[in-house]
Amino acid sequence: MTELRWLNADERRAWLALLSINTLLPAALDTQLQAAGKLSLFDYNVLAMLSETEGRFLPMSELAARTSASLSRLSHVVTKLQKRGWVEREAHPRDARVTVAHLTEAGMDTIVSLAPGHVGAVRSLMLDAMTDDDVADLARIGEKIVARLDDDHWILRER
Amino acid sequence: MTELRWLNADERRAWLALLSINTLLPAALDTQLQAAGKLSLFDYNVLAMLSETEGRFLPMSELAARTSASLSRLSHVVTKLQKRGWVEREAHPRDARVTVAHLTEAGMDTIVSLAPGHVGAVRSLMLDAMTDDDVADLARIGEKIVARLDDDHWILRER
DNA sequence: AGAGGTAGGTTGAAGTATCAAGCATTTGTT
DNA sequence: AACAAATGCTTGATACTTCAACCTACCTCT
Repeated sequence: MTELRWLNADERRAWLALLSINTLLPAALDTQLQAAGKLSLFDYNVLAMLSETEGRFLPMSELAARTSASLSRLSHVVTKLQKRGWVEREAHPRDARVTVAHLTEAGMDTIVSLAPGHVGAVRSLMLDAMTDDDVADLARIGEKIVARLDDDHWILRER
Repeated sequence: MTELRWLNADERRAWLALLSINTLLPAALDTQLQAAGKLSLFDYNVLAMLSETEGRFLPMSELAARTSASLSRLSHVVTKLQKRGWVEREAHPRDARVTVAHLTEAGMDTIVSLAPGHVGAVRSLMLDAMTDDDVADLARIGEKIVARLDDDHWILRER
């Protein structure tokens, strides 16, 4: 009677599973991070992406790309993180249009202290359910889907 | 320097891909549905779940389970859908605590008219990127993850 | 050198989600 | 029969996301 009739059995299963994961996984990780440090999964990822780069800073637009967020969303969140002392905004030396987000020492300390619990949650909620082959399959298929959604997404550039 | 170092290569790829899909896919589907009928992916799913059941009605808690939502979120959304004339709230005949959400004719017409475009978007954004084997693998792995997140999730009950 | 276009980013308003609290009904216990 | 606990749901406040409008800086072309 609805769209789902127009998908075959596996397609329907794959689609419904992805939809459910999509709702449940971020919610569970949010809960863990909220309890551990009063921040959201998105907040955490912003800090994580900064912590991984040489110098711990990135232009807003690059940071937006690496967190799959709009510039607007990122701007609001950086304002919030700035108020907590975890991130600072700096001018770009060569292009005055660019704002550079810079992880502070306090921000680095925060993510270092949160990382073990967060990784533990990712493992126990998702990875522990899968065999090594499953993980490899999911990586391969997931990247195909990402490529379709955004053909030059940054995670594809690393390969 | 962050958590990601503690995941091996495939684990990191799988996790980052899922995270990106998680942000990009709903956003793309939201955009399509917003343009086609001024509703969100979640709104659409609420209508879709109702349209699939015999009689086109479900108790709020069952509907919440089938959309992976909290009762609170669902209650707010049903209020909104009710204002648009797509859903009605009715009393349960045997248990006065229960509210039954009922899809109206107008709601049914809405979803019937939106379904082709929505399914088309699901196909072009996700399924068309995958082989039949990929789809089967994703269904299998996805259901494993769902089972870990919620071991009696409704999508697992059908099997 | 100036005009028009593009890129990078911010802001405020409006809509949406989440959280905690609360209320009514039903079930279980004694 | 009465009371406590559990179930089903709603509501209001707070926090977050999105959208559209906007601003400034840079780039290109003439």
